[in-house]
Amino acid sequence: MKALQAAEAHSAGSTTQRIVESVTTAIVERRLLPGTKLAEQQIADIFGVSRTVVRQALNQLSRDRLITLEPARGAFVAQPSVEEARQVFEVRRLLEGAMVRQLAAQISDAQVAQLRQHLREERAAVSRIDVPGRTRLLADFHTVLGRLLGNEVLAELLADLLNRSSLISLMYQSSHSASHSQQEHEQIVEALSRRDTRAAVRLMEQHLASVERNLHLDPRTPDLAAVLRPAE
Amino acid sequence: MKALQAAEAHSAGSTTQRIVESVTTAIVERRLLPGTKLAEQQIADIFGVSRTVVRQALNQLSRDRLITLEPARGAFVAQPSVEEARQVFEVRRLLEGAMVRQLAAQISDAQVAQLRQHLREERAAVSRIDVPGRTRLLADFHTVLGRLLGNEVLAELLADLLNRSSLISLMYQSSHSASHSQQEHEQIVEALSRRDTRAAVRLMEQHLASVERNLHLDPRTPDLAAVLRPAE
DNA sequence: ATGCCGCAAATTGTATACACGTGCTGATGC
DNA sequence: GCATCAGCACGTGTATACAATTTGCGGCAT
Repeated sequence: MKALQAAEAHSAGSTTQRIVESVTTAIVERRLLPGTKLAEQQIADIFGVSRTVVRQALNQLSRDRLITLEPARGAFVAQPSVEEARQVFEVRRLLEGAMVRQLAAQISDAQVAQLRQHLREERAAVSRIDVPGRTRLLADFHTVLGRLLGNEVLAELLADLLNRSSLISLMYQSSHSASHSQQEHEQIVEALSRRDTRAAVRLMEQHLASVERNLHLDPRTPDLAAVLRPAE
Repeated sequence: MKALQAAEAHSAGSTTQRIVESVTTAIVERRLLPGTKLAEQQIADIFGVSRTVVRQALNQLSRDRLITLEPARGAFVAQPSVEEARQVFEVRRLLEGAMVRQLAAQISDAQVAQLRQHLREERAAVSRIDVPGRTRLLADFHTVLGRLLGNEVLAELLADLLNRSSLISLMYQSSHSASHSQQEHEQIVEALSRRDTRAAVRLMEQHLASVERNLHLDPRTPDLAAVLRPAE
């Protein structure tokens, strides 16, 4: 046991945290699909720990809304409802809109350069059709914006929302092209570099609205009540 | 949704959740001071459960930033740093500013009436010098605003920030008079009732800035308070 | 007398054992 | 043949037992 921990000592966090991160990335990278059952003993065996530790990790993931815990039934990769998806994107529009508004007023040239560097990486990933890489980079763009305000509380909040957004995007298979998103990122940075607050905020809100609009949020899973109508 | 209801029904009735709520209210009501150690066995005895359940509750509270878990040392009521306090208030300005901006554009007369009803309760609590009641109502004002957008994701996020703000307020003893806060609430609702977006946003941002400014965030205490743990 | 080392008590971290609830399966009856 | 219900297997929920770490106290040496 101790030897195993020592062997993986390069990872700074506790075992619990490692499990949380493993499951999180597995969900975001679509290796765990919504609805998949996460049996405690199974995960415990994989990581060579007891269920105690796994349960701690599952509780955290449940708090992050990446999984749902059904009493006496187990943990399942979350299946965010259409309503929840809309709400997450609404919060993102509010928060990231405000972020960009604040940022436009105080961004430094060095920070603009940092954003442009990120855009270069995005373009590279898009052009060489590196799907997992471009997905990550397109999400990281928003993370980078959050970090520019130097506000750790904000950054963590945003990270949670982005994780949930990833799950939503893969559940409601986005038809949004990566290059379109990438171009919108370019425009946002362009507006920021001009310190054009109005344009930056408008572009960010349009960008998020565009991402949401291209999800298939409409009627695929109709209301349960509609299905159970007394037509039997 | 079925899963959501099941999860909430479970958590609502579970002992774990009761412990979380008990500790949360105890902290917010200043019966547990920052730095106080929360021994697992002690809490377990009080609630008549095993440490297993208590640990789950403590983990959740840690995620809410109301307590900090020090490895192999235990759980302590959090002592948010000055930096964290500033960041929490900055996020609140961003989020609640955006909230009010959105709200001004879509608020209904019925919702305005609902806010005015809340203001009446605030005034009543202030006038009869009901300290715990007015504290709760002044915080609830922000909760009510969050709920008006009908966005559960937003409401939960905001609730977390408000809990953290409560802890911050009692740690950096606010000199802000309740009646002043209450009057600012009146002005915000007034602007909302006129659908005056500009004014509403400006007033909310000023209100939060005013609350923060009246905390004792500037000078000495942060390190000193951390070193001189009161209750030990 | 003082400072350092080491041991012991207490508390946390983890594993295991047991209790409870759920869902499946197979047998039984209509 | 199909529906129903009892029993069973599996997995979760909780408690308890054990290991590891911290901390304070006391003895010992300087």
